[in-house]
Amino acid sequence: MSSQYTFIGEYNFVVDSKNRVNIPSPFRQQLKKNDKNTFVLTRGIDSCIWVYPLSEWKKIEIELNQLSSLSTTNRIFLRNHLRHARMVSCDDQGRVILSKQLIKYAKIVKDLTIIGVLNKVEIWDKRTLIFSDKKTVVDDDSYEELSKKVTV
Amino acid sequence: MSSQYTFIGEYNFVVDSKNRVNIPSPFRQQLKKNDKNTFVLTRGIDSCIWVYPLSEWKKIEIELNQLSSLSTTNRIFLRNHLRHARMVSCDDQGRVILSKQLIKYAKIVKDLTIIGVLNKVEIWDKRTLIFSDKKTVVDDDSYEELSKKVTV
DNA sequence: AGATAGGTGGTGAATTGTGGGTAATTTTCC
DNA sequence: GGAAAATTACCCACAATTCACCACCTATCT
Repeated sequence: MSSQYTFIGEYNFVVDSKNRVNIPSPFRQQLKKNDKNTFVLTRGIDSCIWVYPLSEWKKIEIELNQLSSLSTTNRIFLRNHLRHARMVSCDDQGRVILSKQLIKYAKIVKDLTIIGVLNKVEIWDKRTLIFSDKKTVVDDDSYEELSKKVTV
Repeated sequence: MSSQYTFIGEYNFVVDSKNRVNIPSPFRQQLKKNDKNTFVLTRGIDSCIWVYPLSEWKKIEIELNQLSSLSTTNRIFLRNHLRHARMVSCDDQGRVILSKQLIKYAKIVKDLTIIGVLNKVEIWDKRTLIFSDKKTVVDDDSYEELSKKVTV
């Protein structure tokens, strides 16, 4: 699915004593008016926090709404994905507040690395990301698989 | 079916001696005027209480009305979900009262975890949810299947 | 140097979660 | 039917947290 956002690049920030994190200014400048400086934060699949502009989150929500709660798998899936999500707004300085749960999940201490990944933004604990980098040497087969889908 | 509500996130609360439970403020703030601070509480399919804003419940009612009472499964399903349903309103502090049957069903003691699941809210006994978490390791195939349908 | 923009720290006011009291209402029981 | 008991509705209160700003520092550009 195509996104109206192009979040790219990497930025270093700190989280303050009130769990506030600055959203990189180049990302904020892209925000459409109807997103009203609002983001949805969720657990990433890796040890990071995913940040969606409201309109991008709405796209996901449409898909999630298709899942009937009569299916046990669906209920568990929805619960586990949504319970860690949170809707937040920027303050005048462009910061959002991270919930304690998300901070714990992403093992966030103080120094962060924030990465743009096209339609969403990833917030990493700096050290966790460095450590994660070493592990993520993707095997050749996976790349081969990807190459069938993506034309780089 | 799409919902006009986006209940997401997890909150910890307590139920007091009068069986009152606070609806998380972010959820209450979303309430439309025509829902008049009114919710419908029912037994969840798991050991929890489902909380629907009035207008969302009306949509469920429409669907339930489609079910033929000629089917035994349908009759039992309808009975079990409707007999414990109850319409309640918030007090000035944003709390609703839980019926004894629902408290018993959800094994509620004091500490609660409240989870937003898009169009409805789940009220769990904190310990019951933790216990449930351990059991609900959905097999990988089901998740794999889901991931093909949902782009998170 | 001055101006501007971006990042970080702090503060007072407002909100929120929780507890309690009392009067009205409903239910129970004889 | 009517009294007693339980439940509910509608208040007030208060501590803790959160929110909306303000202030300052730093780097960059003119």
